Amino acid sequence: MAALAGVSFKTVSRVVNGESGVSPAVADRVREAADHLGYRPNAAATALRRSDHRTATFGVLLEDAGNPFFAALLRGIEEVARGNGVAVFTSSTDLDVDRERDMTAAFAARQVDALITAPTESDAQHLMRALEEGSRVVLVDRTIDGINVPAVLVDNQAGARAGVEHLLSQGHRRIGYIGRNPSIYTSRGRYAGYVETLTAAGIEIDPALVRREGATRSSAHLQVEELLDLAEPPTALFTAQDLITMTAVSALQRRGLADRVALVGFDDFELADLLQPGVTVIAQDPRRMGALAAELALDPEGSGVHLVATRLIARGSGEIAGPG
Amino acid sequence: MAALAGVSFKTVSRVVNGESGVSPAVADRVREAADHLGYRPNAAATALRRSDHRTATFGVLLEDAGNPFFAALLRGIEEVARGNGVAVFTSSTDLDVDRERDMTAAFAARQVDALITAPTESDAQHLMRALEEGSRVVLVDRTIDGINVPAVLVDNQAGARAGVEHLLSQGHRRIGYIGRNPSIYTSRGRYAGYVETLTAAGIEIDPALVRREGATRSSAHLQVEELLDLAEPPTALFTAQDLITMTAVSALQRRGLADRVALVGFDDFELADLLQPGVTVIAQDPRRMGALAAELALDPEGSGVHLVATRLIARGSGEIAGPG
DNA sequence: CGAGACCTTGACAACGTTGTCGTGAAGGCT
DNA sequence: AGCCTTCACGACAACGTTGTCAAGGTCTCG
Repeated sequence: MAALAGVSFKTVSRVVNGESGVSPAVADRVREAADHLGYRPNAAATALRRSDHRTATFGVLLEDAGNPFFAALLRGIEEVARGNGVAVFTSSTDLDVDRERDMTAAFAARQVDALITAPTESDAQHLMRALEEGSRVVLVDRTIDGINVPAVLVDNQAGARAGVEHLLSQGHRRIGYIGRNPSIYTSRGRYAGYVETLTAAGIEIDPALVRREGATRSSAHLQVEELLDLAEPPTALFTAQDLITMTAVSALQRRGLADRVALVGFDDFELADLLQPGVTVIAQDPRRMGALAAELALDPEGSGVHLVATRLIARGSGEIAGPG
Repeated sequence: MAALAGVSFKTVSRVVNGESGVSPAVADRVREAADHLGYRPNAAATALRRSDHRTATFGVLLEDAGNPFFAALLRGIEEVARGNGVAVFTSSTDLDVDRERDMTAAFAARQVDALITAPTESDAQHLMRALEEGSRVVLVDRTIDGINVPAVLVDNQAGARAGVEHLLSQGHRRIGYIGRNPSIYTSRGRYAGYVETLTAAGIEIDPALVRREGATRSSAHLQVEELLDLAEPPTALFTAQDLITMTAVSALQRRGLADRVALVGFDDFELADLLQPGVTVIAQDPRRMGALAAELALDPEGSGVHLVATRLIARGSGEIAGPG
């Protein structure tokens, strides 16, 4: 390569990196030779040698790239990354803390410039390690106490409040809650919104109407059934995540109750408008969240907690009137 | 690190890589020191130096990580990769050939061991380059003529045949086809299955019933509307991709025709069973396809075209009787 | 007990690039 | 003309590992 252009490989390096101090004539000759041979600098060597240790690589660690929410989030990250010449490592954790640690380590060993993650638990140990090793860390969707890194979050409590208030305004008093395990950050905020709203309306929380272990689809299904089987079943449901909402729709339909029991779900999802009735949701904007997270990852000055707004989309299921 | 254990860094390398020729006592001391310091070998240095040039990294280039089909495919790849200590780069092409070339180049520069891709077009130039530079290449979902690499495909023609035959058996003769651009590999096979089946049944292809440019959602919507607006509209639709199927459901519902016009779609999708009527589909198994592709990528001997079976899932929309 | 084989360990080069410094040529100033 | 500055470029070290080889120690066996 250097030989073809008749220059030293250092000069090639200068041209490729757009450094000054190369005469235009030589630069052209180098570029021509590079095109001719299809020369591309070896990323490993570059990463090893550069004093800033930049690899133009991000690691993205989400719960499940198959879930539409995280898939959209990933696309948002991808887009910004690509626009800045950054390649993106991805992995799904499925809420498995060991896997999360392993992949954080795997990404850190590959010297990612930034790790963008929706952490499973409140254990920040492995993230601290990544920070120490020189990666930036950006949290998305979930945060952790006691770690000072930029984060892109949603006001889960406000979102849930809007959803539950919507149900209250339709005359519902017995509103069931089905959410995921409180160990999940978003889960806590959403439940807090539910509690806050009912309490403010003077309604006591009925523990029989609350299910907070809907981690898997089958268990969520079971929990919806349990609520519907109560002697005094809820007249409305608030479901705290997309998959749970879908499961609830399925259970309600199977019982022929889809038109009778109101439903508001956190997270928008494909086809929510085509179901009968359409499903009223608290929509997030995961793509934007991802893009924002990537921008924070790119910017060495990036910091602070960035909140992305939620939006209630009424489609029918949430507008089923209550007994009141 | 080496100093702490009181050995040379070469011995550390030996222990970390599990090479023989280290006394157990020394190995223990090294491991202890490594644990203590949280030592992790620098991936860039390793990649640079190793004679086999392995980086334990794959590049995955799909059309759209946000589409449930590709999202599931990616998860299948991720899973196998993680099980083998391989990290995965991802990027979506959105059918943009330039972007595909750029990302192929970006992955190749990072010395990925394998590139797993659903190629946009029949141009194999950039893949040949990747091969020359020592990456394995595995095609998934789509293939390209004149390039001898392992591939994981579906028999699109057979799948479409099964779908159209299903509609024929319900008494339909005027079956509309809405698919994507013929430049897409899967699109060609599916259309061929449609043509083959109708021809075999002695039905002439009516060009008015065929739409093959449903690339975006809005254009797909328009095309469904056009078909329904015909003087002699089809009594059944065969839609050749998940997003098109969803769009068709939407259009049919809006016209109140969901119970009157039969529908079979290629690709299964979430909630297909909860729509009214449930949507009959030709289901693929994208997760398995991804896993298989990753295994082929891992195995230096891996080769050949691997077909993954499709399966017709009857849910109602495909069982609406025709006029016959 | 000595020779040879084997085992453990370290010294050193090399991977392909970037950072630092030196060198020679060209240009500017007095 | 002589000196100083600036510019274009190359030589060389260095990044953190792995591969090769050599050195020294221990063991085996006649």
